[in-house]
Amino acid sequence: MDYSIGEFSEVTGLGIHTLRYYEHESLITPVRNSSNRRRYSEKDITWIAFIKRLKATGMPVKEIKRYAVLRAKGDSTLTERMEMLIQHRQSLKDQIKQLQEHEAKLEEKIAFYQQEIEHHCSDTP
Amino acid sequence: MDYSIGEFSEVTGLGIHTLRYYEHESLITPVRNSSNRRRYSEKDITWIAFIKRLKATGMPVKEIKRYAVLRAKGDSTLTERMEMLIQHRQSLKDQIKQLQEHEAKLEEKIAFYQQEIEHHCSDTP
DNA sequence: ATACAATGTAGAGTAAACTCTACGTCAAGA
DNA sequence: TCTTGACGTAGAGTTTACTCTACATTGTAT
Repeated sequence: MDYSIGEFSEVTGLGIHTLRYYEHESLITPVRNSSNRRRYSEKDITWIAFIKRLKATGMPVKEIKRYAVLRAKGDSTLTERMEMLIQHRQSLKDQIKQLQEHEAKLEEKIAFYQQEIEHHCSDTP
Repeated sequence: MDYSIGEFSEVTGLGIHTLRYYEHESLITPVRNSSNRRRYSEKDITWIAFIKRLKATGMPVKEIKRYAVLRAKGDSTLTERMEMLIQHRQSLKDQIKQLQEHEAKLEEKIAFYQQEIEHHCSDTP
C-alpha cells in the first residue's frame, strides 16, 4: 500500500534525485521505515500531481514550499491555502491572456511572412 | 535617428548588461560608430519587441539566436524562418491548452476548498 | 585642460531547479 | 557468506539567463 523511492519515482515520473530534492525543500515528507528508508503513500501520488500542476503553471518551488508547509499544519490553514490558490488562479488567468495576445501577434507575423514569400517567388512565371 | 546603448536600454526596458549579453549571443548586432560605440536603430526597437515576445512565449535564447542568425542572412532564409514561427505557434497553442486545463483543475480544487471550509466552520451556530 | 559620466571588454557571480558523484548501509538471493 | 542492487547523506556540478565587477577609453561640460 506504499512505495519505496524507486517505485515512487516510477509512478510519478520524477527522478529519485528530484524527489530527495523536493523533500529537502519541504515539498513532501514521506515517512521512514525501521531502516530509515522513505515510504511514499497513495496520497503522496495525488500530492505530487498537484505539485506538478503548480510548477507547470509557473509557481516557484519556494512558494510551493510555503503551501506545502501550511498543508502539513492541517485544517487550521485551509483558508490561508485557499487564498494562495485564488491568487494563483488569477496569475494563471493573466498568463493565459498574455499568451493569447502573443499568439494573435504571431499569427499576424506569419501572415506577413506568407505575403513576403509569395512576392519573393513571383518572378518565376 | 539612432540610439546609444544607454538610450536603447531606456526605450526597450532591457538593462545595458542584458543588451550586451544579447549581442554576445548574436540576438542583435548593432553597428558601431567611429569610436566603437554601439548604435541601435529604429528597426532594432521592433526587433527587440519581437525577441521579447519569443522569450515571453518560452523560446530559449539558443533558438532565438538561430532565428536571429537566419534573419541576419537576409531574404533567402524567409521560408526557414517562417517554418520556425509555425512550429512555435503550435507550441504556443499547446501551452495555452495546457494552462487552460490547469486552470479548470485549479477551479475544481478551489471549489472543493470552499466546501471544506464551510463544513469546518459549521459548528458555530 | 580636466573632471566625470557613459561606454568598452573580459570574466566572475547569482538564482533557480535540478542532477550527479562519492561513499557508506542494509536486505535478500546464489 | 558473499555479493549485488537499492537506498541513505552530504555536497559538488550543470544549465539558463542574466547581472555585476574591474578596469581601460572616450565624449562632453566646465
